[in-house]
Amino acid sequence: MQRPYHHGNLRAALLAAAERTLREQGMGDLSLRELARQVGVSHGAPRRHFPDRQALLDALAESGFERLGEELRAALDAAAGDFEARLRATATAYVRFATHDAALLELMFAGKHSAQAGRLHEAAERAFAVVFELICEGQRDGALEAGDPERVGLLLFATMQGIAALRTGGIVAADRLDELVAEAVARFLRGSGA
Amino acid sequence: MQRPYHHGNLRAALLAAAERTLREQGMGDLSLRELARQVGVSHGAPRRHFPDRQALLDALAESGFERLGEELRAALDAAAGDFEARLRATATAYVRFATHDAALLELMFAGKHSAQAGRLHEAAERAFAVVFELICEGQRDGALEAGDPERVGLLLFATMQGIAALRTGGIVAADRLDELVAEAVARFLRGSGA
DNA sequence: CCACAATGATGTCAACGACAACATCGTGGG
DNA sequence: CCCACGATGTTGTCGTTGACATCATTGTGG
Repeated sequence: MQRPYHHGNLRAALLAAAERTLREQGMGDLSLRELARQVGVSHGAPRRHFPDRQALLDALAESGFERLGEELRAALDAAAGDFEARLRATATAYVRFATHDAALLELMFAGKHSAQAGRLHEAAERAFAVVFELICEGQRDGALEAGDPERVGLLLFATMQGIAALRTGGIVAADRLDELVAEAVARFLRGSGA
Repeated sequence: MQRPYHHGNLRAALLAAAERTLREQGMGDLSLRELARQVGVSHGAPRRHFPDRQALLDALAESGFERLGEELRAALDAAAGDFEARLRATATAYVRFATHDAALLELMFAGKHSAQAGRLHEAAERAFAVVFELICEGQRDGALEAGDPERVGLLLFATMQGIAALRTGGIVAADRLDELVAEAVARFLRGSGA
């Protein structure tokens, strides 16, 4: 039996294939035509769902933020212990995502997004809402100094992003990541005593 | 008068044009043929100096590390004041480089370098030697806890890299960078008292 | 002074993104 | 019931790119 003329849910299939290729081969080797081949459609078909390559990348970034949000929330929900332990669990989850899907993360923060900045920004805010709440909790408990939670979050976020970059750049081995995250979090709290 | 058949120093001209294009348009729009056009040479000429595109990118990364090293050293040499002030000046210079040449920096740490990893790694070590010495000085002075200087440097480096990423991703405005660096450095030292 | 290495020019090929024209499917109004 | 139309997929084409092969020019050392 021939494959039906209509794929069924080509859009989702393309996004899935793209995410896999992105993880295994990086962004340079991501080609619309190759994705079409993998999914078994003609080279012109993706155009119905993504007017151009950038649209595909934007969609990838958006779905990436959704998954990131889920993973952060799951990590925090599963964490037990004091504030530092909960913060460390969340930070570790972020770094795991950032290193496991490095190319995708780069896409998410690429800034090169065409006119869709609105959707993406909302998706990003949803993803980081968990962390934001966690920081507010820390400030109430006195583990973190009071002040603009966004400001504190920025520095913490920057540190985690940087630790992930250490791995991506091949500067540290994967098995040192958890240790680095733990030290960074501990140090951060030590420098933030209320 | 026609341009002479031989360009004279095509390699350097290509690197210069590439660095400019990289800064103004990003890595996606960096094409060997376009560079050849800008320099006034045929599309096949660059091949004599860079066997493929990746070779050009590797060379760019290497020269980038050299310039980064110079800028870090210059910033540190020009800095006056106590250890924190000197560290802040160096960190600020790094973030300035990382945000002014974001695409180039991404290239430098891309990890995708073909077999030339050796040369690049040496260039990177030379560039960061200044920071390494500065950290050792801090440990002698007691401003930083004793311990593996590389370990301390990694966390500091990660934080600066992350702050630069905040700017690159459009999360913070350029005029907040210095302030963020200053706070990060201060916080780092507060969490590292010997 | 000339043969040769270094450097640049020209031509070609396959892959890609963008686009247009055409084909197929399913669904809802008449 | 059916068929017109919109949604979706196909095929063909164009311009650009990176890689490669072959040829042209230049300067230099034996």
